[in-house]
Amino acid sequence: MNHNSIHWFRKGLRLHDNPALLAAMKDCAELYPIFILDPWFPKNMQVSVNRWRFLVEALKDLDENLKKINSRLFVVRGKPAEVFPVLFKKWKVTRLTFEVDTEPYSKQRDAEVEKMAAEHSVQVIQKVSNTLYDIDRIIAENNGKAPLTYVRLQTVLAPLGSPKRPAQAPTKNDMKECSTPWKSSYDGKYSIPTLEELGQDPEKLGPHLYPGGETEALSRLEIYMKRTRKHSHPPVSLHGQLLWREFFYTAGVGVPNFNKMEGNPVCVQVDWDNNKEHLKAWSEGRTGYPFIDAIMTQLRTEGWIHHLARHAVACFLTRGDLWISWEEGQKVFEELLLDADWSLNAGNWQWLSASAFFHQFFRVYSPVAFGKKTDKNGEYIKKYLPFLKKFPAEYIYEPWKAPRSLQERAGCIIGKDYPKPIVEHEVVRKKNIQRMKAAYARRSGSVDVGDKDLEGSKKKGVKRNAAKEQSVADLLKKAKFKKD
DNA sequence: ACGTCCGTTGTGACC
DNA sequence: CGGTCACAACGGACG
Repeated sequence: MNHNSIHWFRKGLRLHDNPALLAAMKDCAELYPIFILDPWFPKNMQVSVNRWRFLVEALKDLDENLKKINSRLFVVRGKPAEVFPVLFKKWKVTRLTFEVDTEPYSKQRDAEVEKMAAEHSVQVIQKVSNTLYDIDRIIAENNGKAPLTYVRLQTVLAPLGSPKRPAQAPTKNDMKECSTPWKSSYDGKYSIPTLEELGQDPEKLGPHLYPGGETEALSRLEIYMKRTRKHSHPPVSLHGQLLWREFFYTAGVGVPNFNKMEGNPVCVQVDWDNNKEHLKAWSEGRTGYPFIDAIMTQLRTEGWIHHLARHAVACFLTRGDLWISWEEGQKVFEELLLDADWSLNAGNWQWLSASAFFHQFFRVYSPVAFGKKTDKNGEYIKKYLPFLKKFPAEYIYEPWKAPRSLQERAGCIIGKDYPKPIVEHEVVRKKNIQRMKAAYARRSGSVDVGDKDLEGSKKKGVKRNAAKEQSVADLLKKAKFKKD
């Protein structure tokens, strides 16, 4: 029984730990590894040129690794629903394999393709490899709901045991009975795209610090594992980080409207402001707070920032200072982060804005004090905002406090060469805590704690009334049954 | 029902 | 400098 198989690469752009690829190669006469440039993505989100480069590099690496085992990658242009019927016929396909993808658009897309495959008598094999566990299984084990705390997730995972070990990468030997036919006419049609073809301007690229692709990723992992002598424990260890990833993936599947505030049953409904100037200043690194602006500059130019730096700017945009919706921050991160991920982005923005999972909204990151803890002299700020490099440590986090004569000597006048703070942190922080308190009170069903009640009413309202409990549970259940 | 404990990483004063 | 505590007080899990 010899199959003509398409393996459809989407997220897992790799040969190792790819059970769906191995399934495609079993009893296979012709193997067609494809990646689809789906116009849905650039139509529905901003994607920076740095991110495009990262993808193109990953595709190149994938193609090279496939060539080493006598295969190669076909990059197909078009909508999946339109390209598959053509490919099924053209290549006489009998089997289609791909990795399970749990994002809302992906699920809808894959369901459509699966139906189409059935119409063409093409067998479909899906394998879990983007997450450690089968996300639907985790939800089932937790009575149909996504665990809402990390401890709860650990409890649910305990009886499931360790995740499956990663599958070995296929070798030339696995391709012995199998070929990947390539015609000269395919050269332009299915080749790796250039940035120009993708409508991107290579002039706008940042420094090349994080090459994309499986080869680079594995070598970085190896270096990391060698370097790390002392291993910490979850939740802060690497292992813990993978469980957090699993946590947010589970929430992304189990919580309806997970990337939005409205219609999202775990998200506190907050009366965020709509201040376009402030949003723009934040996203372009012009808030007047050097620590925040340095982070946003690194993000925009290099495409990666430290986990805690993400915390600092996320808190600043939302509940800490600017009182702008986390959905706006989510869009900016989606555009700029090389490691942007739908579930993690939505989950962490809700966390940092104290909209879900994390609720101690009175703990606010200071745009001045937080960075100082680990970088007293502001070396990080000086690297990304070099025009501030002549400010002494005393003023580097708060340059507007420096005497005029010092600003002149440093060659940077605050308010002219670099902005004054767009908000006064100590003032807005207090006001925002009260606004959060009011938002939480409204959620708990209190009737008369409104925006104007910013003095901190002692009234607790009707705590966690039955109506609210019902509606959350109902929404979560509905999400579950819709699938069945 | 209700109380209690805990929660990946806050800040600033104080000793 | 490092540890401790008040600040003001949240939701989720569990007994």
